[in-house]
Amino acid sequence: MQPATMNPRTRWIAHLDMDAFYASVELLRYPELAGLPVVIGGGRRHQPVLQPDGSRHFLTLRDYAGRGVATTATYAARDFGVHSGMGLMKAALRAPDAILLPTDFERYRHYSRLFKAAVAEVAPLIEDRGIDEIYIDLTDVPGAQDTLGFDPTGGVRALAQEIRNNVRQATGLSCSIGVTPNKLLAKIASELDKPDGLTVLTAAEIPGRIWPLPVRRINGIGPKAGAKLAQLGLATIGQVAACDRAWLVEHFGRSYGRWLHDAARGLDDRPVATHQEPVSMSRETTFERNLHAVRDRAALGEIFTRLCAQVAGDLQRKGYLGRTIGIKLRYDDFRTVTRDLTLPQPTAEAAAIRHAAGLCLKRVDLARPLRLLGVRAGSLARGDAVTL
DNA sequence: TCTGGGGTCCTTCCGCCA
DNA sequence: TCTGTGGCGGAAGGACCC
Repeated sequence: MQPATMNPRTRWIAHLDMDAFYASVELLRYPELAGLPVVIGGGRRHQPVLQPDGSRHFLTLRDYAGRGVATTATYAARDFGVHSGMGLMKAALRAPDAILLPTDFERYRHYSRLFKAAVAEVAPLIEDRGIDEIYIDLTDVPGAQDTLGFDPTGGVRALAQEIRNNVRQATGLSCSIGVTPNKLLAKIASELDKPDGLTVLTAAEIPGRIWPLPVRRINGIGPKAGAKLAQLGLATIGQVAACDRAWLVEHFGRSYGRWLHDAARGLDDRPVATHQEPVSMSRETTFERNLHAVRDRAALGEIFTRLCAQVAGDLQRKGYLGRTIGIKLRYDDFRTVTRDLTLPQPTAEAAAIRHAAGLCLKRVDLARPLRLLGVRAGSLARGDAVTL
């Protein structure tokens, strides 16, 4: 605790989001595609083909047939209405001439490590939020609380700018950063000036900058909650903030209602978590064509065994044992069902996982055609912490 | 021509047990 | 012994996120 005479320090949390990350990494490798509509996604086929004259031939969305979705699109492709998550066949209707590149996660993970290391040189308190974004606690980084001229946020702004410079120097890539008193606001702020932007927001600026935004900008309000809020006549974050807490609880339940009320008013005290233990590990695959349990028994059996082996491999590589083994399947009508089973002893053995998953499989309807099969291990424990 | 893959967290229901 | 209550683990599904 600080003496009462000292100014309490302001909590400064940054959210850093790499701009169109996968697409930007691909542009580093294929600079001739700069400015063009490019979509990343689909399987491992559609690799660029090196021509006899040394140039590369890229496939376009027009050439694609399959069940893949767009993982990322360049800003030029987004102008055609192509978004991540969109089916590639649908994307092809909107932008048939857009270049299609396969995903290369090895490469993205490499650049992910590079940018995170570059950030850590300036500020070590980092929370991983996946391959292309992080939260950073800047509160106690030297300089963060400094006033520059008449700007009380000048110090933290300079720090964020230094982080951006470091990231660009280390990777050649741009990012967008939001700096605010908490994670919830930082996440919203990082999108306010994207791409290649920096936004610093104080609590006093919430009504002016946050409240006019649509409710869906809040991380945690998805399609369902957004539609329900719209139905109740609530379109902006400010309108939710003005709602009676009890009324929100009435409509959304105790937990979510309270969270909505706090979130809309910009309240969030979650810490920046520098380490998180995994809860589950899973592998799943969507088949190129629907498979039938009887007609395609052999093919399904092979895929099933492979998924179990992959989960076992993941567990072993990362040093975990799973006690709850589960399966997931998706029918041709996109209905998804799961079954799981908790074992007396945790395991990372492919055969044990395969056996337990097989028992789960016996408990589902296998009459309908299947489009997806998955295997999961949950209730994880560290392998070295468990006596075998 | 529908809609990937890898996750987390929450809710609900159920059986078991104190 | 009967009934209620509450905690807890397990199971299933759903919302949401990157």
